[in-house]
Amino acid sequence: MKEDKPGNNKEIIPTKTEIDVLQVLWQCGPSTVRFVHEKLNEQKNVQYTSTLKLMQVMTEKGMLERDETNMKHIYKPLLEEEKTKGFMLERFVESMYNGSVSNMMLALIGTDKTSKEELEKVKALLNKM
Amino acid sequence: MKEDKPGNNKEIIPTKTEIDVLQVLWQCGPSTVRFVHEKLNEQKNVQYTSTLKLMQVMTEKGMLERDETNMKHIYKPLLEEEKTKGFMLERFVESMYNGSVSNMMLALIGTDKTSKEELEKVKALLNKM
DNA sequence: CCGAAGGTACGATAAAAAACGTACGTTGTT
DNA sequence: AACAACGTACGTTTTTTATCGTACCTTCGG
Repeated sequence: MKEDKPGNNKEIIPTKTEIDVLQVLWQCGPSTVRFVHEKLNEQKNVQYTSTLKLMQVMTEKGMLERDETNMKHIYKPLLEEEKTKGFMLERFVESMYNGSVSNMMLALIGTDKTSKEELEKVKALLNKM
Repeated sequence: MKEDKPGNNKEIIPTKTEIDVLQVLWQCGPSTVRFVHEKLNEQKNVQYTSTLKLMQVMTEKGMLERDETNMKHIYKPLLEEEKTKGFMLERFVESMYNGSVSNMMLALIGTDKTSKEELEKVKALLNKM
């Protein structure tokens, strides 16, 4: 039987808080629970053990892997950032905008939450394709 | 004290399945459970009573309102499509792309899941602003 | 050596989400 | 009248998520 290979993220759908953890690991590289926890607590406010447990569960789920050689375990993501985000995005567009990226953009343009600068950037991106 | 006014969707965050229900109602207008259920079952596969219960709970949460004058209750969404989707999108971009729409577009361009046509459409949209 | 600081393990809990089954009411057709 | 088809009510169960608290190691300064 096949083992789960790293990056072989078949149907793993991270929850909101799991994404938050992954974001830290993707951005900062393999880290300790303490580190991730402090990063997260810049925004929210939870106990250390909550973050610890969360990351342990994520490890069980195969989202993370940990190096236990030292006392301070080092966690690293097994899910690839690109793939995972791409997958989540796809799901999101599918569920919310009937799978149409242009529909989504339309919504984005309609709302005043999106800055002109951002839209300009996107335009520039697209024009140089 | 103030009542919840329709469209006053302060902090209501629909779950995935709830969004699915809302989509049907937004697209097809006020409907019966039966109708929504059948629409949904084109994709997934759940019992009628599950859909019923889901919609009843959504009603309790204030997402839906129902007209009980007839035996076949008619449900209609209390959340506005634009607002709700805008809100969800914002959250998504925030959590996944650090709040940057252009970052998201970059991802969208990178993946081959997005068709050329779609990207062209978006480009067109942006150029005529 | 001792205690404090800082780690991990893990059971527990609470709340939310997802999905049913059973009971029972209504209606239209024989 | 009776039955089938179709509806709703609602308690219940199963999973997942989200959070903790407590117990128990490890390391280092004094």
